[in-house]
Amino acid sequence: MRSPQLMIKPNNCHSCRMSALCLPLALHTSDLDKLDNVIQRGKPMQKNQSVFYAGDTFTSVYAIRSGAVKSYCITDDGTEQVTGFYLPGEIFGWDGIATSKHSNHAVTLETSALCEIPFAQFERLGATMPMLQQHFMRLMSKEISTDQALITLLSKNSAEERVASLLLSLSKRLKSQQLSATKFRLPMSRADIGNYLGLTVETVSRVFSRFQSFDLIYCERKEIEIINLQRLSSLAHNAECL
Amino acid sequence: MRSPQLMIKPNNCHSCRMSALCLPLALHTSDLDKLDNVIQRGKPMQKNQSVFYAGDTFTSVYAIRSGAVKSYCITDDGTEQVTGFYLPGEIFGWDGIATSKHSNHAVTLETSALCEIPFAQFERLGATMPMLQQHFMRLMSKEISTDQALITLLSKNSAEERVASLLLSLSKRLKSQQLSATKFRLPMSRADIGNYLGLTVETVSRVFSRFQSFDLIYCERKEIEIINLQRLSSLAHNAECL
DNA sequence: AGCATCAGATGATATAGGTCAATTCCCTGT
DNA sequence: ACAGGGAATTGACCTATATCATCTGATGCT
Repeated sequence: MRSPQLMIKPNNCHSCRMSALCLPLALHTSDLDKLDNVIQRGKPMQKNQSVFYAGDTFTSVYAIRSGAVKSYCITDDGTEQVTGFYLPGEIFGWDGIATSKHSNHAVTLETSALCEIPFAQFERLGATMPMLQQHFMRLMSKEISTDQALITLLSKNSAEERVASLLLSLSKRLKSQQLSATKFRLPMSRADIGNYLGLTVETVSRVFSRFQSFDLIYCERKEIEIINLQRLSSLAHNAECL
Repeated sequence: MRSPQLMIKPNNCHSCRMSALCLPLALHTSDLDKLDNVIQRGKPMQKNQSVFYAGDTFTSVYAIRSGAVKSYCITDDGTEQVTGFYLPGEIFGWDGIATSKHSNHAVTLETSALCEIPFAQFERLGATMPMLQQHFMRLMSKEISTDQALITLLSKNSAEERVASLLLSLSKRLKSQQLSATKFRLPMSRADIGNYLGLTVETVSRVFSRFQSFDLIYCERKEIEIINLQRLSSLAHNAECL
């Protein structure tokens, strides 16, 4: 089990710039207060710290305030399978609801601040706040759509299309958080990217090089700049993907 | 939009042998009655009929009483991508909750009887029946797990492993419905299987032949018998997959 | 019944991406 | 500041699966 985390300075859902994303917009102020009491804010974590392990009893879902997280599981033959990358404003940890145990591990990819949303209390809260529960079902439905987009990507698209799609997905998601859509830092390693996209590190690396030689991106280690977003999009015809 | 469907003879959730799967076990009888009023039973459909189209306004999720359904979407380049197969006792159609529009198409693979569960009324019902909403969240979470298992399969496993995993998944799911786990009819075509697993028809066909030559299965057209379930499982080391 | 179409099987060949290996360059810890 | 190890890149080669083509036997339509 994970080590106890320090709490950061008092804060609340009202003042959180993420609230529009992780909470239903239609929530009343009084409801927000109730929710606020339940959510455990803070949890600043260093790079490579586990948020939860596969097999852990499912207790909470987590919203990312800053940083990045990857979820992954260990397959029967002992290899790692990355199942998702999560950026600020996103919620992860749904995987445990069905079985009451997490099926994935989750680790921070960089220094991150998370909000823990204890699910038992949340469910109790949901009983009196249908909006809240509905909102969460929408978020889960979105996760389903994302996963299905990834399935399509994996079963139909070439290495270049997959990498381009991932870059565009990251770009779009950062943009939705008022961050730069064209210049950012990749929080994950090439190995993680390859693992996620069903490619080897070498292939990912080669695709990055090729993209760079075509002036689609400029990339130095983890810093990346998308030079030609349009052409990159056309390359990843599954543009709305991921 | 789809053509109107005939209703089959009166029936209800109480008497449905599927209820354990599509409904929370802990539901009170009085609650079940309320739910019963909302669900539209029947909908017997022929093979190759659309249940809903991508882009349709999301109104309902569907439980399968008999038959089989595939969900798929059309990618940007106009090709079909199968995203799931659904068997009796399973619920599909979650994809539309996030955006209020279905992102997938759904068609019957054979003559099927479905129960339509109108979502708006369901949500209203959920407000007074937290158990119901929680149960549905669990089902959605399960769908997420299945999708993630497929992602792993697609990004890590060979053609043989993929096909073996699908066969075992079908076997397991049929068994959970008290149907034969070793002898059944594949409701979908080789092309659908290949599409779903990210393989070509030819490869699927070759894998079937190879499995047959190894006496793992006996297969004649769509009728399949799993001869050596154990060896098939070891071949698909992602046994708990899909 | 008979033809047309489609699903499936199998063979020959091509290729994208995997595997293995070597090299460079960060980053981390001491 | 330096050493060591891991992350990333690049090249050479190989293999699993795609592609293309042909054939057979179902299935469905008139």
